[in-house]
Amino acid sequence: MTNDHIVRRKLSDEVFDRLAGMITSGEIGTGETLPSERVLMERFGVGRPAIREAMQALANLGLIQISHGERAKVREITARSLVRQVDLAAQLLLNASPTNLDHLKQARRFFERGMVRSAAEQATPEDIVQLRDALAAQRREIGNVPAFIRADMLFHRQITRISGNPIFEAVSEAMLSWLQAHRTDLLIWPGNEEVTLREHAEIIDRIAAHDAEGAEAAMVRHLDRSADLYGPRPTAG
Amino acid sequence: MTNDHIVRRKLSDEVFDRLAGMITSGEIGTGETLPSERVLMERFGVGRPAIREAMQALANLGLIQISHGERAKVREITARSLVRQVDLAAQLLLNASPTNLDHLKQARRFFERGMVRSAAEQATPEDIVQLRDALAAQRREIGNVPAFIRADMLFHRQITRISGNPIFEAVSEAMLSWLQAHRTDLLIWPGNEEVTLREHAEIIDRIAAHDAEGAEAAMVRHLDRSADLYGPRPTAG
DNA sequence: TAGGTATACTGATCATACCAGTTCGCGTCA
DNA sequence: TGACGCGAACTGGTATGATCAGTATACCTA
Repeated sequence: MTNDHIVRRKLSDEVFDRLAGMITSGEIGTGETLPSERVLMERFGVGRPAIREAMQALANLGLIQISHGERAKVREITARSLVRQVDLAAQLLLNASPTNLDHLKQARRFFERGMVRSAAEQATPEDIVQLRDALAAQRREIGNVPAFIRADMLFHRQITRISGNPIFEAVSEAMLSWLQAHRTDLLIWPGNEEVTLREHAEIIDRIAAHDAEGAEAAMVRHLDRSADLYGPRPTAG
Repeated sequence: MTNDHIVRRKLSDEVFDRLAGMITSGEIGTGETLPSERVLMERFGVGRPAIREAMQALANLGLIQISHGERAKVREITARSLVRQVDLAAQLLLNASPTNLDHLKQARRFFERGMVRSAAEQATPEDIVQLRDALAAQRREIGNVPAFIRADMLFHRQITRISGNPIFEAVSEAMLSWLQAHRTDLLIWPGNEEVTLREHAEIIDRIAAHDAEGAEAAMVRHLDRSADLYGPRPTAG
């Protein structure tokens, strides 16, 4: 039996902590550069592998950016960089089982329902203008399927933006990109663009009228329609 | 001007892809072991650093587990392992600015509101029994602050569990642990346990009655109370 | 002064050696 | 004969040094 509790920390973990501390404490601000690997190994009194492993880990977290030939730069952490960090693993998770995909679709429905309701409650006239602009931009992309889908995603993100919370924006963006990668929901064929645009327009109208219930209902109809096109899958909740 | 598009992929990235492919394709199933580093470097015709960097990255993603002396084991990807992956970065993000903390609190309110509404709509009698059990378990922990908080978190997670969606469970668990680390919301002092328990009880009653509106209102009151205790902070939405 | 090139710096990769855990079989002893 | 224990042969972890390959900069030239 191994001692699961007594984990011997690797050397690179210590280095990781020290570097992370230098960054989070502000000693090295956003955009500034870290010392070179060779300098760090001398300062910390460790070998180069320890430094490199720690810095790779920091790069994987999105805290720093490493480029060949340049010194590592400190990057800003945002909600978006957080979801980007998890992007690959999320794809793998979705590929692992179709059940996971169903769960994500359900999560998205949950998210969009609440989001549009919140938007209806607190949308300002400027928000409405932006939504209508996004809708018009999407209409201009009819015929260009990839651009139309991009505009579609932008519309939904615009709704989350009304909340003023970047976490919601990042979550919306991530969910949509994951679903898109699996060619499900949110997929638009030629011929269906008008339906999509009409539904979006109604959602905007409900938001503009501060009709939370109506906006939520319109959003649910919108999401269910695209889901139904892939066969009637009885989704819970 | 650097060519942002023409990024020269690192060798370890290629190795990473091949290893990730071996895992996701099922060639190496969950629980099985990867070949040793020395075997892999020979098979792929690369040096040990390339293998190590790739495997460290896989470990950071939570795809494999590396232990000194043993061969790397493939781990199952779950929604929970996904959030664990961003756990550290999330902490840093929250520490970076109090605004981020507000955003997270808002996200949690959003999440719990919708979740309890969904729970009220689809809760089965067994779900209600489990909720009441969780409440009783929490009552038994009065006097033991850490255990009481743990039980509190478990109660909220229990609500998400009704959805049957592991993503919701993982999100709930993550949000609560992040907020707890910042000693905000959800924090209970001695003397307030009874209030918390009473509010939880009412939430359960509303869920049992399939009263979505009432359950949501009760949950909002519950969350706002603990928030107010930290000073009246006008949160949007 | 503008341009380009040489040089010194950076990270990327490799080879090798050695340290430090884990596993497992072989030999010893009861 | 069986159980114990020790060690050999794995495993990953770390250090060192060399070399390759990008980048930035200072210097020199036109």
